[in-house]
Order: sequence, then C-alpha cells, then structure tokens
Amino acid sequence: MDVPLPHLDRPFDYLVPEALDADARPGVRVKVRFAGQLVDGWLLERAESSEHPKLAYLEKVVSPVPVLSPEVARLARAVADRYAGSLADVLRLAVPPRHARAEKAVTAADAPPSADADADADADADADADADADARPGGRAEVDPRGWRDYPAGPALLRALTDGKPARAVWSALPGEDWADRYADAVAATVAGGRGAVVVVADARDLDRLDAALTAVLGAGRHVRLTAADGPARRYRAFLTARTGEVDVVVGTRAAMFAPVRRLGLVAIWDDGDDLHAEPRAPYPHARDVLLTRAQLGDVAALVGGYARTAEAQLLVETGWAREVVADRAVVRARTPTMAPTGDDPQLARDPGAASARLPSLAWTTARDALRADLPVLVQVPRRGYVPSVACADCRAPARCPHCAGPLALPSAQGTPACRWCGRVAAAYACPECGGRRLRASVTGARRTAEELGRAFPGVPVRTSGREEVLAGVPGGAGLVIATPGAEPVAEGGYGAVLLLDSWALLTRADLRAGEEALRRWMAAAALARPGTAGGRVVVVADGALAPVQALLRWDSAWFAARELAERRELGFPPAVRMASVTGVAEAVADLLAGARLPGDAEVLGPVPAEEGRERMLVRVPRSRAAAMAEALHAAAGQRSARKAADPVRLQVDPLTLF
DNA sequence: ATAATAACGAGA
DNA sequence: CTCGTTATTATC
Repeated sequence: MDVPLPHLDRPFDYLVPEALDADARPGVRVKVRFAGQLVDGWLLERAESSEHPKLAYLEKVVSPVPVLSPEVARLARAVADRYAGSLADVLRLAVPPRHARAEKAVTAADAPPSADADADADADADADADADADARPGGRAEVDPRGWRDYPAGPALLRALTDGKPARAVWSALPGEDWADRYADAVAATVAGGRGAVVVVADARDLDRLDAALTAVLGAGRHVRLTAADGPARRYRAFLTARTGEVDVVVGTRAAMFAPVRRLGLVAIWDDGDDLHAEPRAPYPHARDVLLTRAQLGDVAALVGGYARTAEAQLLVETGWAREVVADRAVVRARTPTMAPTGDDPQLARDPGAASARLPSLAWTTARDALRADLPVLVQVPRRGYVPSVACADCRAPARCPHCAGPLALPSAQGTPACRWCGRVAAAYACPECGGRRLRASVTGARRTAEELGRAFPGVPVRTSGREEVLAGVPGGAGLVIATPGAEPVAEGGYGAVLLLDSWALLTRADLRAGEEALRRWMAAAALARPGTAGGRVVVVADGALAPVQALLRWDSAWFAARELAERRELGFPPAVRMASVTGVAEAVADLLAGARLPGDAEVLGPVPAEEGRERMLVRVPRSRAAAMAEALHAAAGQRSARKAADPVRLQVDPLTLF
C-alpha cells in the first residue's frame, strides 16, 4: 500500500478479477480501494487463499510491467526495517516514478514485453553452479589485473569476482590512482563471470568519470547510468533497461542503489564518506548500508573504496565482514607526494586583517617552485557555512561535554559553554588534553586567501572550481586552480603542488566526523598531485601533531579509521553503537518515546533544541540491539499515526550529523 | 477520510 | 436492560 502511515506498513489481501489475472503479477503497480478511496499500491505476491474474511477486488493494474523485482522487494523491506521506516517510503526511493512514454519505448523495443523477466530474476536469485556455468559464454575471459597489482589482495579480488564468489573488500586507493579504471576492472571481472553489478558514486562528476571508464573497458551499451539528475524520462528509461535485463551493469548516484540488476554479482561504492551518499528523504538510508544489505541478502560481492577510509568501513574490516585491499607501505611511499605540514596558521598567529600575511611561507614557496617548473598548483579552500564549534584555546582539542561527550557551544561571546546534546552547562570546563580552561569559538576562514594568491603570482592563469561551476580537468602547464572540497579538477600529469588551506575550519567543525571528513577531503585533493619522486608536493596548513594531519602525511587512513573507531567505541558513537534521533515538537517526541518499548539497555539522551520550535532526542543501543530499537520506534510511530496524533515526529537511524 | 465497533450513559 | 450517542480503531 503506497501510503506512508507507519501503522499501515504491512501487506493487504485483495481478490484479483478475471480480467486482470494475466497482468496482476508480482511487482506491478496497482490501484485498490482502501478505506473508501482509491490508493496506489504494489502487488507483492499472488496467493491461493487469504486469512481475511471479506476481500475487495483489485481495482486496476497500472502497468503490466513488473517494475519491482523480487530481490529489490526483499531489499526494500530489509532497509525499511533497519531504518525504522515504512516499505512504501523505501519503494518510493527504489522505483522511480513511472513515465508512460519511456515505458512504451522500452517495452516496444523489447520483443516479448518483459513478460519473462521475473521468472528469470526469480531463478537467478537462487542461482547456483549450474546457472553460472550456463551464463558464462564459452570459457570466461580473464580481466587483466594489472591495475590492481599494486594491491597484494587485488588480483585475488578480481578472480573471486569472475568466479562469482561473494568477496567483500574495503579498498584504500593509492594517491594518483585512477579509481574509475579500477572500478571498471572490478565490474568487467564480474561481467566476465556472467553476473551484473551496481556501482554508486557521490556526484555527477564521479559518475561521468566512471561512465567513461566503463565504456572503455566494456564497450558501449553494456551498462546504463541511473541518476535523478538526468530527468524523470531518462531515469525511468534507464531503470527499465536494467529491469528488463537488457543490461546488467548499472552505475549512478545514490538513486541507483536500489537498481534492479539481473544476476547481481557485485555492489560497489566509491568514496563512501561523502555525505551525498546519505538519502535526505525518509527513511534516510545511506547508500553504503543499502548496498551492504544487498550484498548480505543475496550472496553478492561488495567493494567499498576511497582514498580515505571511513569508520564504518573500518568496522567492516575489524568485524571480519570484509577484507582490506591495501598497498604495501613501500608502494605507498613511492606513490605519495612529498607532504609537509605547516603549523604557521595565519589565522591563529596573526591579525586576520593582515591579508597579505595570510599564506604561510612554506605554502607560498612550494607554489612558486611548482609554477616555475611549469606545473599546475591546486589550492583547496573551504566551503562557507560550517557551524562554528568550541575548542580549547590552548591545544585546540574540541571541547566535549563531560557528561555525555556531546559538543559544547558558546551561546554568546562571553557566555558559559553548554552541551548541544544534553543541554547541561559546563561552567567549570577544563580541557582533558591539556587542562586549559579557556575556550575559543572557531571561525570559518575566508576564501579571500585564494584570491590573494592569484595576485601574488601575476601572469599565472587562475581557474576556480566550486559550487557554481565544477571543472572536470585542467591542462598540465603552470596555473593556479582554486577549488572547494569535492570540486578539485584532475590535472593532466598531476599537480606539482597541492595547498590545503584553512584546515582549522575543517577540523573544528561541530561534527562527529570532523577529523575523518578533513582527512577525506585532503586525501582527495592530495591524490591529484604527482608522486614525490616526480616533484609532487603537498602542504597542509595545520599542526603536524594532529591525528588527521599525521594520517595524511603518512597516507595511512586505515590507521586513522582504526583510531577513530576506537574513539567512537569509547564515547559511544556510531558506528560502534546504533543511534536514532527523534525530532519534533517537545510533546510529540516525549509521546513517541513514552510509547516505545525500547530494549532494556537503550539510553535516551537529550533533549536538545533542533530547528525552530522542535527538539531532538537521541536513543543509543549496542549494535546487537539495533533491530529491536528500530522495531520499537517504528511501532511507536505506528501507534501515534493510528490515533492520528497531530504533530509529526521524524525518526532517523544513524543520522549523518548527531549535533 | 469513513465505517465498524466498542464504550458509555440515560431512560424505561 | 435496551437504545442512542459518542469515542476508538481498523481500513483487505
């Protein structure tokens, strides 16, 4: 039933009239009379009989195309359960809105109108050795593992993919690595074994790159791109192309995470730390988790890759769910650009008004040398709009609440710090690192720094890449490229120098993931530099003693992720535990939590003020209780919606931001 | 939203 | 004890 009310989150039985018998197959969209009115719904399965005494008839089959595959139906239910959401909400994300004209075009091109697609898909779900042998046309073509040879476990991964084994890998890409080519290798290896693949990337630029790499490896027409940015018609068309089994490789942004793929053999995600992978619509699933759930349910291989490793990926490694695929230290050293920190942070050391003095001298000389060698220079400047947080004025450690380890905030310049989670006032705050008692609010840096750089090097072409216009690539000669994180263009032959400015703004963000996110962004930029042996240099304007800076200097995000995960275990943060946030007006939140039969070891934190007039409570449970917590919250939301409680409450499991 | 059903209370 | 009215709760 396509109604979002949580208390109606279950199947309903209907009689199928004779006239609709042929079209009424599992996976089709239907219309039924429900509570007096016509509502949309999904036909999940046909049955001989029903427990229900008096059944109504199915009103209409919207389209005979069974757009919802059995595999995706199962996945959607699992995702709804994990995120305390309704199946209908997940299906809205999983199956794009119908576009009649696109549907006509695709089914017309398909000789028998997809009628057998489901039978195939069903059989495939339980595919075993026989099926595999059938599908492999005359001996499998080995995929050249050359690009993966830098990683000792790489060639074995490709072999496992071709053999149809459900290998699970967490991949740490080397600097300078062409990740899109490596993903294309992995997909090609899967296809060589007769299976399909789903690959999810964060944005359009990454998608273009992967798309091109796949076309180069597989040839045209073997894969399809699926992204909301292509518009409803193209999106639906791409969806149908996959659903009918015309192609069995789908690449896209998070809209593709539920793509139906015949004989799915591999799910992959690139740069899983990018927050674009988090779906902003209920029930707010994360592409990585959806794909991993998919791998888990279907004996499908999984590849989680990035230059930097997330704490979530680290958890997969530490629990043994996945194997890490990393290069040896010697190879890492050979590929890494020469890195140097400079603690000479002008924002701290000098008057911010002294504009000309804003660039530390090391950064300046590094840029100058690269330009003299006729090499491009990348300058990463922060985006605006980060919420300032509070840190120790002496050692810069983020200030956390002594009670619940939430972030502290300063209500005014001279005010007393208070916790954003539990609201407690931390009057006598002392820094646990250095004992300092003074706090400072961090200030977001100005991008003016970058503009001044242009003036410092007259005659050098300056390009910018950011929100308004994102450049995909730049030529190899001397030139300055000013980019915000995530918008760094690839330079032909690699950058001679990469300057990471204003790290203070990144590191002191009021976010659990500040350190991880800073490292991720630095690594993404630094990966575009030439190796040190070819003159590539990276300067990060930050204290070299800080852990994320250390991890960058050594190109060791696995170390950082392990440290980060250990810290989150200690503080009781995801992914070491599972959290849910309950947001709404105070009475509604209290009402929901009062009605929720939470597991005994659940902790309820808060309330903390949220966006206007609302407040937020956090529920924390051990990972082993995650399912019980989600179930309890979903049920409580169901009770509320059943009695038509007025004020809406938003449930989010593992929300991206906790503060 | 609407219909059924349960709950309740007043009057016979 | 029954009928009529009102809250409650399922909705095939």
